[in-house]
Amino acid sequence: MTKRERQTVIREIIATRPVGSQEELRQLLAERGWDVTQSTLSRDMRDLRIARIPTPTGIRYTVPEAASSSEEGRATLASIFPQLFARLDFTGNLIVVRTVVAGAQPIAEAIDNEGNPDVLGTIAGENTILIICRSDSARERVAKRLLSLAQKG
Amino acid sequence: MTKRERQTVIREIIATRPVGSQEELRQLLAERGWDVTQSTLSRDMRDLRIARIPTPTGIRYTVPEAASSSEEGRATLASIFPQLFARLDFTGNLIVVRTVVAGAQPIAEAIDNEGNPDVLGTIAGENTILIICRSDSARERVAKRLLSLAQKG
DNA sequence: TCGCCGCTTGCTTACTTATGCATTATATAA
DNA sequence: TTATATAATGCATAAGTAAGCAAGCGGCGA
Repeated sequence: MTKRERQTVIREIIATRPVGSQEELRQLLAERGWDVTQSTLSRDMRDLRIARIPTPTGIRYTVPEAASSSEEGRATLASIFPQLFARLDFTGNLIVVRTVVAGAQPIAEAIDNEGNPDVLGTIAGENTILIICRSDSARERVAKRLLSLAQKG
Repeated sequence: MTKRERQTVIREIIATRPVGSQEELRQLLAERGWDVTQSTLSRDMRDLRIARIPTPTGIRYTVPEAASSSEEGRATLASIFPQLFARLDFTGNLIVVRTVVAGAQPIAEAIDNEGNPDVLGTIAGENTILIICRSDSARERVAKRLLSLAQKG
């Protein structure tokens, strides 16, 4: 139950569904077992640079699209993964990574660029990446590494 | 001195320099001859979809890049699937759904939004969706459901 | 073990933004 | 012009967010 884990969950929630206030977010977190106050969420959202956008139909929050907008050349996986990552799951030799909106392409590209022999290839959609690994054990190594990277944001 | 002109000025100011609050913006406008209240600015910023981003060094506003991403409300899977579905096939824990042209993205998004634990994730192309399921039996359930939905059109 | 330090959090309150309602300006039609 | 409708705005206040402060916690060296 660390701060970092909580912030990852926050990013995922906000990337996934409309949230209209920090109080609403607080309740969504509470449903998942995270019990914190609005104060803490205010600070989390500052840390995550989560934008608050007013629209005709109400307030919306959004996770920053690409942390990459300011960088030139290739981003390393380590540098962008924590910012764009939402969650991860796997089955057999496949890993499915969920990312924030528009986050799949850059992450997939960064993974490809690593040339990791455990990874046969990646397929990226809008906010989902399928990683095909060489074997189940390869998948285990890759997933472990990604999860640890995710925590370093 | 129309509302539209004022909003244009607001966009320019915010694009040009850091503004930390609507009150600060009000003063900047006043210097240029626009005398309005914070209420009006709140409404202007809603109209312009100006985002408020908290950072470690204070609040900042930013104007939306391209005002393209304005999707309101989301379609349920049941409501759109019958219209967009073409055919379906599967192997192991994977499902491949073929859709009408441009139908893949919205369906994939609707599937994602359901949060079905049987579904690890989806990857959508132009008219094809790959659905990665948690297991073969999960795949069975998901495919059956989709096929039944398809019949209801 | 004790005391210090840094990090995180809740409490409380200051600050900021959004909005219901009433009023005023602007447009439209006869 | 006058009547009528629509949009824009201000006022007052509700709703929402941020921040100072102190308490709680864990690590670390004396």
